Amino acid sequence: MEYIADMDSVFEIIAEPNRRAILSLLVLSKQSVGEIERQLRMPQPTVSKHLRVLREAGFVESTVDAQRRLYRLRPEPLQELDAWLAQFRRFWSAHVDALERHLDRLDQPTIDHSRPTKKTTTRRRGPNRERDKGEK
Amino acid sequence: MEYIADMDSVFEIIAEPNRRAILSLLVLSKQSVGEIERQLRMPQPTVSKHLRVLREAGFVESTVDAQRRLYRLRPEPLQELDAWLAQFRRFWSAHVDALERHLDRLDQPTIDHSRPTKKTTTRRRGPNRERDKGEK
DNA sequence: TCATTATATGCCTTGACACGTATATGCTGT
DNA sequence: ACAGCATATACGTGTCAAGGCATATAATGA
Repeated sequence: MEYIADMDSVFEIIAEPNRRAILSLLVLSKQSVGEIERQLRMPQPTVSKHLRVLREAGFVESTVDAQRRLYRLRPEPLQELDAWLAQFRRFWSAHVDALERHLDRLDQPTIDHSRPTKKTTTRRRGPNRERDKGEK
Repeated sequence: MEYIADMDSVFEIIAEPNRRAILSLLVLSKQSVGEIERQLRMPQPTVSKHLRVLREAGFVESTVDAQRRLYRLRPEPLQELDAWLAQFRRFWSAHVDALERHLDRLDQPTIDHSRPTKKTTTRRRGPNRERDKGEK
């Protein structure tokens, strides 16, 4: 019966590293499935499945070239992502300004959030916060 | 022992709709957990958990205000996303140019990819491809 | 027609994550 | 010290997507 995947939002699509790799490859030029397979060193079914997801989400389209299918990028979904990102651009330019204006006026120190239980304090992912107010 | 989540890439973080909602809220101004909880109408543990993920990924930071924690946005991870997106901007401006130049010269028709099995041709997700070469 | 190449799909397993509910921890004012 | 509020964490559960492997389908050339 073949399952219907969810996978709507642009964001979920690009959450997958292999798919991002495919997109980054296709931005250079059209590629056939086999070419993608070889360049990214992933099994062919994996490539095909990801391409299907990308196609159904509008990220790519394909044309037939003899027995192969050539996949090419389509701009719309990425532009959509860009549009979402736009709301933050104002913010981070403002942020840079603020930094420049009063460079060392720290509003409040950043806090360690982990609640010390009896057990070891949970810490993950490498150097945490060590650059937090690192300026000055 | 408390599990260590993966959740590295910026992309996986923003794949979650509630997290995107939180980010979009925080871009306006700092908010406490309770304020987020009320505005987004999600249970408090949910908010706290997402905030933790966002914090550990560097999207937000928090400061203490009496018993509450005020969360504020941090620009870096979103800038990272923006940087990734940059590689495609060249592409889609080029694409727009091409469209403008020969607007109705369709290079190749877009193909239907589903392989007709005995079973019904697989079609998913609503209006498929109906806008594929929709221009002109 | 047949072998070969190219691509798509099916099935199964595994793991990750989001959520609900309950509870722990911590700060504040009395 | 205690009650109450604010936030964080633990645990159990269901869902869903990604990958491996096998196989189906299609086009090509001999």
